Amino acid sequence: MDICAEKCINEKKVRQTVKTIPQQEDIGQMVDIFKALGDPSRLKIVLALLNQEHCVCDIAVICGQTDSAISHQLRILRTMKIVKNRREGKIIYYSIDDDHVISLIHMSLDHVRH
Amino acid sequence: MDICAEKCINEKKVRQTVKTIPQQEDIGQMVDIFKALGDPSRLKIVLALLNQEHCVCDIAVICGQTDSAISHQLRILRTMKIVKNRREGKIIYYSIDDDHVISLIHMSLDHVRH
DNA sequence: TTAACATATGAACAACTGTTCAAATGAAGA
DNA sequence: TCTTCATTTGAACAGTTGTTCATATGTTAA
Repeated sequence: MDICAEKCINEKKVRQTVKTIPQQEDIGQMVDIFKALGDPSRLKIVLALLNQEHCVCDIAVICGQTDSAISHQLRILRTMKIVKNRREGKIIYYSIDDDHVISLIHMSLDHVRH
Repeated sequence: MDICAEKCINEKKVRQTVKTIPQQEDIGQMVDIFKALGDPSRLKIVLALLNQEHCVCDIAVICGQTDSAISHQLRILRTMKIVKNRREGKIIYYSIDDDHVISLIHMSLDHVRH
């Protein structure tokens, strides 16, 4: 591995830090979580479900958006295993399925409020 | 406020949850942080600076990207007060400027690894 | 002052993302 | 069965975002 053949200024520091960087795959997964929460619609959905489970059309009312828009976002959150759902007749209830995400949100709330 | 004139299914639950949702402004700030970390280039920069301060061109080497691309991203991170910089002659050193962000990253690393 | 270098900036472009609209499922009750 | 209702899905469109390239700052040393 020839890091920094001629470009970098402090080769020793670069080598030190490179060793500490997580694997590409881990970085990708971290990015995915942050990206999932980095959209107002999705964050608001997750914040709503933080309180209790809700069906799609109630989430739509809470978030002030279309059922369809909410459903699209829920699919993304479901794919990422951030939320799960259960059916009760015609109605499908969504809830949070990831404790780490709950912690992340509480921590970011602290950040915003201090 | 007429939440849910006819659309929603469980009006009581909707009202309960609406009360718990943070203000729009707080949500916006939370989204901004998550969005900032929700990009591979920026997250990698922050991960690098987590270890120690670095100059722009060393970050570029660490991240395998152009000086210019790194500089653009650093501007975003600087604007958000996630990183700060200090000048030493021609060289500008960047470092993390936000402890909450450090916590968020550690928590997401835990998430990925368990 | 000039040359060399580290960093920053602006415009342009491609790629990605979220919402909308229309239509399709699939479950419950008539 | 047919109808109604909650939810899902797909295509299309607009808006956003990250990178690239060329150029501009601003600092140091000659």
